[in-house]
Amino acid sequence: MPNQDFRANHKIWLIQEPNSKQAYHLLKKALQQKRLIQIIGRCHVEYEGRARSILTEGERLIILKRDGAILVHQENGVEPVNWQPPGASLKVSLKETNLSIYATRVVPRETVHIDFSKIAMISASLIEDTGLFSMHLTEDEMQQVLSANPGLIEPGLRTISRERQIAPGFIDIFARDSQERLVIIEVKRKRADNESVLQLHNYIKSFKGDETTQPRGILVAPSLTKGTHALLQKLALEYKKITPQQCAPYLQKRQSHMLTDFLSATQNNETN
Amino acid sequence: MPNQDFRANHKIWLIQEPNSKQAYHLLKKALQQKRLIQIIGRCHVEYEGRARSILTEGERLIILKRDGAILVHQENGVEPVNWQPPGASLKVSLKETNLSIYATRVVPRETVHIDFSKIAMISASLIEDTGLFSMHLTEDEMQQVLSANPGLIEPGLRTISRERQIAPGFIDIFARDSQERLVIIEVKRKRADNESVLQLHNYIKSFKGDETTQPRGILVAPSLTKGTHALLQKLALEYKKITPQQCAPYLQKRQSHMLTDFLSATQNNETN
DNA sequence: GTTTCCATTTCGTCA
DNA sequence: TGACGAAGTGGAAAC
Repeated sequence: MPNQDFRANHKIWLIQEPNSKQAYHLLKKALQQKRLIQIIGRCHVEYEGRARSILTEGERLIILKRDGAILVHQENGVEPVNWQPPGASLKVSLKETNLSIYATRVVPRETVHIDFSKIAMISASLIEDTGLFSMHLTEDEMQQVLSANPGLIEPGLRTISRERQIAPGFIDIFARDSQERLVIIEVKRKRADNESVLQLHNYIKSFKGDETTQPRGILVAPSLTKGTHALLQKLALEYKKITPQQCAPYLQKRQSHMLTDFLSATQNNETN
Repeated sequence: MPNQDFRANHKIWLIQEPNSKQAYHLLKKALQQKRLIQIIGRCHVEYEGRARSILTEGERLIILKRDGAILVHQENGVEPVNWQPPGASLKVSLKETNLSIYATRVVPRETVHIDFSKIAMISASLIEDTGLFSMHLTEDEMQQVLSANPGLIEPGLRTISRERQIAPGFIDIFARDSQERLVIIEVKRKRADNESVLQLHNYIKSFKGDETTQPRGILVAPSLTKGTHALLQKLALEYKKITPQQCAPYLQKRQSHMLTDFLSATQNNETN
């Protein structure tokens, strides 16, 4: 039976239609080796912790990762229906011929219990992943660019500091304009809403100590939601339209050539 | 070769170590049948859309769901490293002996491109899931309970309305106290922070029309973050500690018996 | 550990 | 379709 051959060095262990005992033993060994485990089977899932949920019986894909993360995926949607974050401790058991998995984490205390009535497939793989992941056009990158090139927001602007902690949170960019007036800048990488405006407003308000030198507030974002322009006006705040794509060319050339090529090859799609 | 037998009615199609052509053909047929597809293989992944990312070569688990959702999972973590939400349109192709998948969605325009150099396993399953999912102790449920039982917040309180739209947002619960004074209640199911307080404060302020009957503001939450109590005091707002678990017994008995049993069986764990 | 905030947030709901 | 807000949000960085 080749599909039950799970010698230690085999890359993939796999059993179709295993009975509970076979599945149990494969699972136990696979967890010891911290393999990536996939199970397709009928199961009932209960969660209790910050909230509670019940998923009645049906077939799903269950994934167990080497760091203890668990995912229960249904046939639709990008989000798991139930899960447990990395660090969960697993308890696998055979309950009256049923394979059962308890995944518990301590803070906050919560448990996912998966009870299988039938398993269609169980597999456990040793995967080798030394690849690198890099993400671009993030809000952090926008802030880097804009604090290094404040003239993009307004001529004559000079950066004082970035990510400055203030009363209720962090100011993205703290600057001074050509008239020596203080400027508080809130940067958003996507369409800004009323909440962003109120956040900026709160920062300005927390500077009310010396009323005479009330700082300006500038919201930097690629666009605004419906009523946001009105709210800005009402609160005497300003808006400067800047897209992440506009910032891309100013990114420090710390990336590899391949990455730089990729970015420049695609930065023409700015017509939004 | 039993593991290449993918007749239409077979529950699971599976090939280990397929060549690109075999994988391509299985994938094509599986997508037609909207099967749940799992691939373990070495791949390079690029994403471009709202942001951009590159994941250099390594082995991952790729999942294709029947609604077009795509997930690229690494061996750790609960979140996929790359993904595409439901509705993405797939283009599968053989590029110079490499299997390649483009997943594109239109709004916003974004694409995930997965390029495989080696596939360890590909499987496609017909899963049957008619189970029901129910979630409890949500914020919405807390609001239901508290607006139906305002006495839990304060004796003599009477609910006027729930989810009332006001200047910038919605008031969770609008009530009148035993002194006929208006009360605005903000409900949080988890630890409340300064932002929650400011939100409540803004609601109160937007009632400043008739200064004489300034409403009270009560923040309902299981706990408060560090400086939140001080901010409440400064803004003359009140706090009532209520946990989701305390609300559970008052939930309307719309649930099935099984669910009710589950809730009552576990509602003793309130000692937090 | 707690706090804070971003996220390709996703997902639901409602206008 | 856009806007708004909750989520068992997860994840990272700072303290």
